[in-house]
Amino acid sequence: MLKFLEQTDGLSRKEREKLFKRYEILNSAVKLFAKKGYDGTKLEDIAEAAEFGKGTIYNYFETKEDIYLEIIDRVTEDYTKKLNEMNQKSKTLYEFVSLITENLARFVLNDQFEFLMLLRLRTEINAIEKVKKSKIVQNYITVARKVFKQKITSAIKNNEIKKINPDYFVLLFRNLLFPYFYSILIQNKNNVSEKELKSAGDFVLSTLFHGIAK
Amino acid sequence: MLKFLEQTDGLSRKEREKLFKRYEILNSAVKLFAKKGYDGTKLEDIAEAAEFGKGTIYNYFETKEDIYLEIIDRVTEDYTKKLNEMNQKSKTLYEFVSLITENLARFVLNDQFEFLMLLRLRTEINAIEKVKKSKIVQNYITVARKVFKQKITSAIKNNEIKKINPDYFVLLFRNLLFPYFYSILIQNKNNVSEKELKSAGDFVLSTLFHGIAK
Amino acid sequence: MLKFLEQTDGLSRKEREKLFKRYEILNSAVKLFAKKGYDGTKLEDIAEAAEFGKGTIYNYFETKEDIYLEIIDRVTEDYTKKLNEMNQKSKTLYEFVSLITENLARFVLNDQFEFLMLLRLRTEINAIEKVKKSKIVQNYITVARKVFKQKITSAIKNNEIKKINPDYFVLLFRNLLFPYFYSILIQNKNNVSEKELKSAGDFVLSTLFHGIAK
Amino acid sequence: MLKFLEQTDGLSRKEREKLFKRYEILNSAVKLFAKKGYDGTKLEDIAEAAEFGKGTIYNYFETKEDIYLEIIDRVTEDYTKKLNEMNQKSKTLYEFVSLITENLARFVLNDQFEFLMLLRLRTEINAIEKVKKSKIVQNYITVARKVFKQKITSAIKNNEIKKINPDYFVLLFRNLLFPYFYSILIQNKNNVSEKELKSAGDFVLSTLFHGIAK
DNA sequence: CATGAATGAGGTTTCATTCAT
DNA sequence: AATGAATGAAACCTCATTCAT
Repeated sequence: MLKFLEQTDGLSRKEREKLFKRYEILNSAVKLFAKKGYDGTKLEDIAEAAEFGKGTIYNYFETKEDIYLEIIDRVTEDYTKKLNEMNQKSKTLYEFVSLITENLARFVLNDQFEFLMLLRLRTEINAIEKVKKSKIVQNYITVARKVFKQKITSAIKNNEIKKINPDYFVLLFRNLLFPYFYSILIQNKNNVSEKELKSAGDFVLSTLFHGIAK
Repeated sequence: MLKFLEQTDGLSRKEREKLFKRYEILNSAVKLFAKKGYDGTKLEDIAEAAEFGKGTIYNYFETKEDIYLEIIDRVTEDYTKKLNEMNQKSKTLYEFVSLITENLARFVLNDQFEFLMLLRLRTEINAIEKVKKSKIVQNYITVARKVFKQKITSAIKNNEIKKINPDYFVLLFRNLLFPYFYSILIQNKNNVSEKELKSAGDFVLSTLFHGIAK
Repeated sequence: MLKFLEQTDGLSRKEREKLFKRYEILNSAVKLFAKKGYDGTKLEDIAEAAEFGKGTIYNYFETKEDIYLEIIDRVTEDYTKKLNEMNQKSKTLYEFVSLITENLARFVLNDQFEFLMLLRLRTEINAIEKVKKSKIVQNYITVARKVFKQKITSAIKNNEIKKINPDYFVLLFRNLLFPYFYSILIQNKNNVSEKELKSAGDFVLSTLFHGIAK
Repeated sequence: MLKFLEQTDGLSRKEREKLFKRYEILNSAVKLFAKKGYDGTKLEDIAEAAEFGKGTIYNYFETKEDIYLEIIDRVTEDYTKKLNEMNQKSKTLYEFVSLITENLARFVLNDQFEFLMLLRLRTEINAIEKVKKSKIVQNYITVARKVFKQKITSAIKNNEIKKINPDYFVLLFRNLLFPYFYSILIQNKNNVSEKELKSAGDFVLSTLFHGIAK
């Protein structure tokens, strides 16, 4: 489920109610967008899933595109925050990527649809104008790159890892973990066990640091 | 560009011309599909790109879906063939994945759009009925999995690599190389140098076999 | 006008309204189909005639073909019912065909377009797949044939008429009355008087039973 | 087959050839129009049936509508001529309608498609502008009415038949014979025997003059 | 605020007609 | 003269969005 980020203190009941319903709609929409993509999802489907009439949706969002945008924004904002936290919490690069891996595993278990949205981001970002221009999305990309670069640079300095091109590593890791977990999700027909994800995560980390060669 | 696979010996000039124009249309379409996806590409765009009228396209293909299908079929068929060849040519797992990496690099340089179609396959396969049912696509998936499993199993037996779960490795590699090269493509605004790709490929292979740890 | 056959008891206002509008559309459509045939009638014409937008029609019917089908179904179902009633009410063949003639005359006066649809049925039935397969249409054809055959057979037995081939008579009558009234309709530019139809009907019946010879 | 009416004396071989090919096209077209109607027949179908290319048809006719028009014109012109002949040859009304019946039977046997066109005339005449305006068609209608009226009027004078409204009789006969033979054609799947048609014709005539009452 | 009927722009597809070869 | 590839107007249908209730 999407996080209910809004500060609701000081709001009237009506206003809290309105926020709550927005949130209901977003959570119905994210499932459909994740499964069927932007074009494949009809506004009517979203309304039905949210148990509202078609017209009602327009009391909460101006366009279909805005719904999509808000989902992407929330997901990336959330993930940006997590990246920063994990950056703080970890000393070595290994600790850092371990945290990310664990976190992503939990993500897959609990927030499957948000996870899928992050994945889709890469292919659909160019199709939807407002998403491409979103400050939040752009910030996510910048932060992700920055944090990783930092961690890697210092890991090299500290002799934790070989001297590698930080940019290469960002790409490597970013493009590895997401699709990897996605495949696991698909292969298990959306029903992955925690244990399996743990094991998969360990494999990725082990390979990443020590390789597969004997 | 899509390969012009057809045997044209024994065909009349007219027939060769017809095949050639089909091929023109496919090559216009693949660029658009790769960039904008299936839904984002209008038939009129394809026609315009191919420098034909809208109606003319229907002299060569029955529906828009069929154009997409044929592209996917050609691309996967081509890649299936390559996978088999590389399987033959290589002894060790390392040789095998080296070949694949090299090949994919060449692919990115010369057949950018086919490469992108292969990437899209994973997300759009479920949206387009005929693609999902395509024998050629199904065969591609089967072969890819089989060939990899085989190579890994024997690499473990020959002490080339640690004892790892073959299924994990298939996922790892598959999800590593494609998105990795994709990111490089995007970051360089579709204008990658051969050298850069070579260097990126080496990094992936090196990491895969020996890890990044010092 | 098409009969408003639906039982509306127990329906909500909304539901009754929906049925009513379906019925409005059908009644606009039947006039156009009757005049211009299936292919000659554009969906936009139907919408305009019903004073709806193009898209609205699709809230009530799935395809243009379905509109046509429903009209044909209602018309034939209605006529099948009438045939059965008249069969019950009449003893002699003469009484039977009198009823039919009278009934058809009333039909021409009040339900001109339904009448025309019945006429068209014969030529357009093969052109429209769903019509050909309609259970209701098939039932109409079966019932019409059966009822007539029965009446004739017993009329022969009772010495009411000469010994004629029942099949011939069915054809004769069926193909006589409809086009005959149609011609009258056309000649009078859709504005026939009751008296004229009565007189025409009498002539047909008189000829049929007693011939024109002196 | 349509009659090859043209006077070809004094024409060059080229010109005769051109006429002959027009005629080939018309004969292919009439079969399709008769079976599938105007809208249901594609120009490409006509071309294929005539064993010409699509474009070639336009060397002989300006539009698809013109092909239809010419067929209707030839068929009605031919039938007008026959009506006049039979009018001449016959003395009594009975003789006249016997001739017509016989003639129509021969028509059904030999020129099935022309016969069907005459039938279609009634429903399609309003759909095709040029047909409605055709002098030849208008003449056919006028002549048919006139000849019948004449014959009936004198038959009444000569005490051959009861005193009936000539207009009614024209309708009666016209709408009797055509659809009747059509039904026979359909029921026998386009394969009627001469004997069967003779018998059907006798039945119609007998009914017309003496009725079915005992 | 909630609704879903109404709308029409925009997409795919068909087919009569044109035209270069 | 014969061809069929090319064309685009016009048809059907979908769906995001509006709006009266």
